[in-house]
Amino acid sequence: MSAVVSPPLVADPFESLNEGQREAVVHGSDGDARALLVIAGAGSGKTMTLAARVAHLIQRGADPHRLLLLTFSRRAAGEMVHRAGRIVHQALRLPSTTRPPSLPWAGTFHAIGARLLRDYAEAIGLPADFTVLDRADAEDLMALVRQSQGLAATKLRFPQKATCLAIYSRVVNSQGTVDGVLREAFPWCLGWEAELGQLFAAYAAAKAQQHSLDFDDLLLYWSALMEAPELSAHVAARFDHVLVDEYQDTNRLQAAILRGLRPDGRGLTVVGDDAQSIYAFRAAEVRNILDFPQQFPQAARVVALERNYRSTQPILEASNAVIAEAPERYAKTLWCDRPSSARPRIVTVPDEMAQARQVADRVLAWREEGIRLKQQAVLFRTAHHSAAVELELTRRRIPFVKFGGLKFLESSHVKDVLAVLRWAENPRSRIAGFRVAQLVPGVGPANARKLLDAMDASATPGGVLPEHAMPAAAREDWAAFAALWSRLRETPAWPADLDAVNAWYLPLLQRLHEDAPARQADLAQLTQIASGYAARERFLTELTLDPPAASSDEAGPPHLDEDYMILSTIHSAKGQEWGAVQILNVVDGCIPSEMSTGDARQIAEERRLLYVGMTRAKQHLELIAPQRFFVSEQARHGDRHVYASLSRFITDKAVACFERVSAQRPPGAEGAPGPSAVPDVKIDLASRVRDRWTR
DNA sequence: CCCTGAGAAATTTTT
DNA sequence: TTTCTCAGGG
Repeated sequence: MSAVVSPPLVADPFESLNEGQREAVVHGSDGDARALLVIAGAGSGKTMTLAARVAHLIQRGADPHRLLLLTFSRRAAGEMVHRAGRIVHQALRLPSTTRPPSLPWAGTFHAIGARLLRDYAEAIGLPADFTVLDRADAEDLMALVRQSQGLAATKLRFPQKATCLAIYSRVVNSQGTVDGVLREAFPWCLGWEAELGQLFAAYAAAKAQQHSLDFDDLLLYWSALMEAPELSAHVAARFDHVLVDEYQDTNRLQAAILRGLRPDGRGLTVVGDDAQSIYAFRAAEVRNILDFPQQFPQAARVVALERNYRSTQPILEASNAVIAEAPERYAKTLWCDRPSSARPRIVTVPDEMAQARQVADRVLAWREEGIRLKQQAVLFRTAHHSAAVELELTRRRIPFVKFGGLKFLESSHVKDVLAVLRWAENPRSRIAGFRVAQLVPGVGPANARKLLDAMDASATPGGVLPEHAMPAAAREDWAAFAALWSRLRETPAWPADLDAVNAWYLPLLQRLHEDAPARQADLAQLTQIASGYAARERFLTELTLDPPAASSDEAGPPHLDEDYMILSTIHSAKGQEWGAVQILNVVDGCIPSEMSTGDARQIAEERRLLYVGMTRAKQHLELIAPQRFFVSEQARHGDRHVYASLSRFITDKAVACFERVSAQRPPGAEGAPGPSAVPDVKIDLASRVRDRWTR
């Protein structure tokens, strides 16, 4: 360092580390070559520790371009890069005008996999120009194959395309068999093993024929790459250090990839918390983290971070009481020194409407106390459980942003418009073509298929389309589409292309959907997003692996500087924290979900899910338990509801950690008439209903 | 043969 | 809300 470098204005960024964190950060600098496993409890400064380790490695001379940083979600990747950058900046005492070194190899397993596969495509027999199918595309392709295999016309209903893809995905990711996966996770599809096997074979063939890979393939081919000795060494040699976040959520494929990258464990760091493993449905293997230390010739070093910096003592005690019942785990007990007299609360309300009012009341009360909306969150098990709350918040003009649930890009109208662009970009894409052709009135599956076959057979498919003879009923509309097509093919202009597509699509949208105006607004937003990309081709490729999920990324909501609260599935809330948290529907049948009460492992995962939700809270935590809640997803349709009891995870021991409140008559409802003369009978409905879940 | 529209059914969580 | 099948009319 030369003399012009200004003296450090900030304290040593590593100074604030506690003992365990420091151990994790500096591991290896004394020549210790073992792999490192950091068991990081909720709120123990996990991300910060990983970021500090990255900074420490760089400070000690590691080349940032040779650091591989794998995370589970895109959000985690961004967060990691950002924080590591800040610490590097401090540690290297760079002047504020200098950018921290970039970390080109930081990203999700899938995104990194896609990049590596591009480099090695030819060597492993993949087409170099492969495209990546997002889930919606993969489902569409699955539907096509399902149809062509004659599986649509079975006597008994064959599983839906989404279910088929889910089964397929799980078979791939767990490296298991169709039979085993059905037994374990899709029992209601048992009996279709042979047909599914045949379907999956055809699906794989279709992908190959179209030069496309789905999300699972990115892992599958990457792991295959790591099994070829000549190539795996070459890939491994590109990196000096491999660091993995959220290791408890990795599956067998990902574990295999890591073994290939660091066979002896040298230079490998994984961080995770077995108590927060909540992705078994994606074939995540808790065994990965439980068995990690033993898989190397020299057992890995294990460091546990048990000090929680996030929550108050009473919240932590309640969370510990819930997770204490979990059967197999790394023994650790989180502790903290943030005493508080306020225990978390369990609030009993009559039904979901009351729950919604309760949530809104609570939010406003907390805001009165000075907790900004941005420091508040409402968490729930499944995306549609927040519907009533959303309505109530809207009614009371409380701004919120929802995470999880249906993605912007998955709505059919957005898919339609994108498919037009994709098809124009790549006329050989059958998935896009099959969807788009049928948008034209008078064109159905059969004619669409004929057209695509004709295009496939031609050397210049783009030229075939306008000439193709369509049935008389469709001729006029087809000509209009052909004009758009030629314009997109011959004189591409970005983002004007999108406007042209929208103009063509608008009448169809209005014909197809009652709620056209709302959907039109989405398309306007898509146009907005599109203007941020330089060209059509870039827009389309980057959208797949890095989608601006309108409602879930910061890019979505229009008023960024305004204060708004967060609504999120518990899954999407992982890694986040808020000052005040409310969790909806903490009742049996919801947490645990009625779908997951099959075996002990599923129950255990649901317990961890509740634990993850609870440990998001810093100062305030409320669990809400409606006594009555709807089982049907379309609540408005009817009154099919059950009387529910408090979640089985709130055991007697755990209950003692809470304050119990019931909000029978919410403040907003004064004046509402109570029930007049309730019949004077005594029926033990409660136990009758409870038996439904406890079996 | 092929398209469209009506009506029934649907198993959660995500890269 | 979306997906899937089936019946009726081109």
